[in-house]
Amino acid sequence: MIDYIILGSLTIRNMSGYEIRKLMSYSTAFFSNVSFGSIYPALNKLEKNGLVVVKEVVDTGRYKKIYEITEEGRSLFQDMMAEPLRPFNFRYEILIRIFFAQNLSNQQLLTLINEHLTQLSDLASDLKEIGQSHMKGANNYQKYALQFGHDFYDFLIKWYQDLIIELEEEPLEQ
Amino acid sequence: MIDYIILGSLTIRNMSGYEIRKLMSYSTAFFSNVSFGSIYPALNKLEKNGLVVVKEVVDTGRYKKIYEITEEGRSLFQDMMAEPLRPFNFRYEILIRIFFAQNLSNQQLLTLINEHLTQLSDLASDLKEIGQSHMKGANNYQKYALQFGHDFYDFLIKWYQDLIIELEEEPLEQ
DNA sequence: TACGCCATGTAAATTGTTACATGATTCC
DNA sequence: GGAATCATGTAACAATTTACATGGCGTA
Repeated sequence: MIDYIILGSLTIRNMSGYEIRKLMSYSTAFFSNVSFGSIYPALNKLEKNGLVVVKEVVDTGRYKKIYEITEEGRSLFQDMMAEPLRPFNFRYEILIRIFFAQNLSNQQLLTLINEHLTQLSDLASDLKEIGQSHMKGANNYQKYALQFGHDFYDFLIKWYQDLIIELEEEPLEQ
Repeated sequence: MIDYIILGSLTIRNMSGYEIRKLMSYSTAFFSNVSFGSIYPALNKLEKNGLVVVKEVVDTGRYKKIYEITEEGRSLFQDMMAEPLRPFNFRYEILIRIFFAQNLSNQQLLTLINEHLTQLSDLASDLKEIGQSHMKGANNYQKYALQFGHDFYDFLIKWYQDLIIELEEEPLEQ
């Protein structure tokens, strides 16, 4: 997964590990994000395997390692991109809480759902902000991915709002 | 996460590790699933910590370890259930492929999306099957979680079907 | 001069999966 | 008798996060 993001980012332009992280947090964050602690070792591994090359530069006094994808890396990435998808699965904490909610009071469950709605609307507004400020040069595919994010958050927010209405209508169920 | 599922399952009824796995694959699988290799060690750890107790039985010739949640386990689980949610994030492979799809031919991308649609409709029919055969005694909360699954798969399937139409309408974009 | 951001990296811990190992029972 | 399922467990591996460590630049 991390190799995917790194090689993919480097097909856009040459970047440092730090910039890859920043690009991710401004674009793929809502469907894939990783920490520096995994980016730097992964870059070193990719370099060792000849999939990227590195140029050490000093930019306005700052030491940086700018990575470039090699032909071999590009070719491998294209093969990886066309490979069958791994099984779709999805770990979703709030649903576990809902599934076992007989162990909670109705009020506790509503608090959790509202907390999740806050998470979702924060993420949705982050994504909107990203669309307005960091996706100017984006291609159509990147726009589709961004659009998925918007639609996905809209779907989830509506779903939990409806659930709250249902829970409030029948507070004595169970 | 695994502790959540185990303790939660044991608030429903006493079960063996094998049965917990089976219950999961018949209920929470679409939002959380784990392998035997993590269930058994987790059960031993929970027992060591006094959150569950075990009774070794032989049931129709079969050796089983039936676990029961203790008062301490139940109390801890209730506290865990009411705790704030961890940040929502979500790793979604097909979206990474779409985001970097400039490295694919239009045909390759369509193949991937159709592959994902097949995954989704398989999962949706599994879930429907589960709803018909394994959720008879389910409480309302469990039904809400199941309903989320149906609605979620419907949303995703519709979204990718629309995307395919859009991609086929403008195959020369980029 | 202190804070925030830029920039790279390592080590430990976390949280699982996969593969292997073993053996019993049920159903065809 | 053989395959599928029941049933438990360990060891090796994988992928990642968190915390720590270091240091420079810009700016208020």
